[in-house]
This record gives sequence, structure tokens and C-alpha cells, in this order.
Amino acid sequence: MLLRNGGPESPSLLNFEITGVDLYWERTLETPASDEFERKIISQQIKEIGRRGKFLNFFLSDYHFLLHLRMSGDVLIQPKSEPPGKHHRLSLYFNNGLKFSFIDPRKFGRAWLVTDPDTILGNLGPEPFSEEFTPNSLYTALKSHSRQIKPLLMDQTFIAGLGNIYTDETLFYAKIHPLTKSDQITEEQSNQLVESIRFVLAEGIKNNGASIDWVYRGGDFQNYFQIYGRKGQKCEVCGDVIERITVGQRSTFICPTCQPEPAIN
DNA sequence: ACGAGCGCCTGTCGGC
DNA sequence: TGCCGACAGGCGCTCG
Repeated sequence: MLLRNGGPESPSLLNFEITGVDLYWERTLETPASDEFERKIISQQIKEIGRRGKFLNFFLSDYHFLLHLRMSGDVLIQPKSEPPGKHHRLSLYFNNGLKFSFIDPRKFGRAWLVTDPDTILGNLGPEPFSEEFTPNSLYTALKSHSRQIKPLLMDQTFIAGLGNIYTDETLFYAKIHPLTKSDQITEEQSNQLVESIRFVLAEGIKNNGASIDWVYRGGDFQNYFQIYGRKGQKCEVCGDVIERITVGQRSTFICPTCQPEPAIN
């Protein structure tokens, strides 16, 4: 997310009033309809900004503005006078001369304006850094399904926040093959999963995320990938050659030695 | 319950 | 150079 220029002198939108809206791509706004959205959001102020899973949660005076960046979304604070770029999808104007813009080349990102954020966030699984997410709770949850571990970890109702890269990195550190059935995971592996998930996410956050092509700007986590995107290169742990397979229709990278295929599938 | 297939979109890259 | 397919950090839907 491009809220760069962090620091004390960073421009803030908190407690300024929204004075107008531009919606450049209708489908970006999931709910409500654009006229109702505009009527309701004008004169609102941002009181606080939070996050739940992959959703941004803007606490407004009377509503919640939720935003999911999906594949190619980004946000930007600009002067109101700046002309919209080719990929601007939604802008909110404030009474301090600034605008908040959602930019999204692939148009997959979505926004919601709701009274109760749980209507959107209510089905999300636990936060990986929360106290309720423990080796025990994970092990029990894994046992309650018989699913391929990779798609299960990417299921946002199972655990919130893991995407394709972080899941591959996690499974590599935990030495688990992505096709392993969740109910075949041992207690020890489950413990290792909790540790690996938290480690990989913390590394990603520390490095401001990854920038792996023209649209994902900002961080340099890609320089620390152990497995993702490294097909044909050597595993840093054992020296074997990294392979690319497909799991759940997603590009998946494994070390065939560190992550042996499950016996039963 | 689970997993595959597909749609939604635009842009980049590599091969010919 | 141009064309064409593969591919991209997500997710919701249908179908068997």
C-alpha cells in the first residue's frame, strides 16, 4: 500500500471532511449504489484506520469504508488538483486540499460503505498474530477438514491474510508439501506452521512487502524469497532444484527434497 | 465437503 | 517489429 512519506510530516486525512467523490470504475464500488454512496459519505470524517485480514477498514463518523486491494490495487494521497491517472478507480476529496485515490490497473479491487463492518468481515478466520491463533487451535482446525493444505491456508475464512507468496514461503519453512491433506498434518508440523506463518508475515512487513513487477511497488521482500518464483534455482537449505507446480490453480513453488510429497494423497 | 474450471481485467514478457 | 500465448501477490461462482 502506497501510504509512503510516512513520518510526522506525512499528510493526514484524519478528521477532515469528505467533500466529494469521483467513481471512475463503477464495479469498484460493491455497495451501496453510487448515488447512495456519495450521499452518505459526503461530510463524513475518517476517525481511525484499521485492517482485518486483507481489508482496509476506514472508521468514518457514522460508517465503515472498507477497501480490498486484490491483485493490483494501491492507494495514494494527492493534491485535489492532480488530474486522475489512467488507473484511478475511486477518489475521495477532503476539505484540506487533498484527495485519497484508489488506483487499480486490473480493476479487481472492491470498496464497501457499510454501517456494520461484520457484514463483510464477519466470516474471516483468525488473525495470525492474535492470541486466539495458537498451535492447538490450528491443529484442531486442520483436523476438522480434509483439504489440501495450501488452498486451506489461502482460504480467508480459515486464517486471514495469507496469499500465494506468503503461503508458499510458509510451507517451505515448515517443510510441508502444499498438497498434504490438512488432517494428515502432525501436531509437530502444526506447531511449525504457526511459527512459519508468523515469521514469514513479519519478514514481509519488515521489508514493506514485495515488489515483483510493474505494479507492486514499495518493498523489497522479493529479495528474501526462499522459494516463490525461484523455479530452476537451488534451494538455500539443501541445494536441490526448486520446482514449479500448480495447486488450486495457483502457481506453486516447492523444494522436492525439503517438502516431500505426502505418502497418501 | 472438496476441488477444478472459469470469469473478472490489464499489462508485461518471452518466443517466433 | 508485431502477434500470441502465458502469466500475474485474489476471490466468487458453478458444477460434479
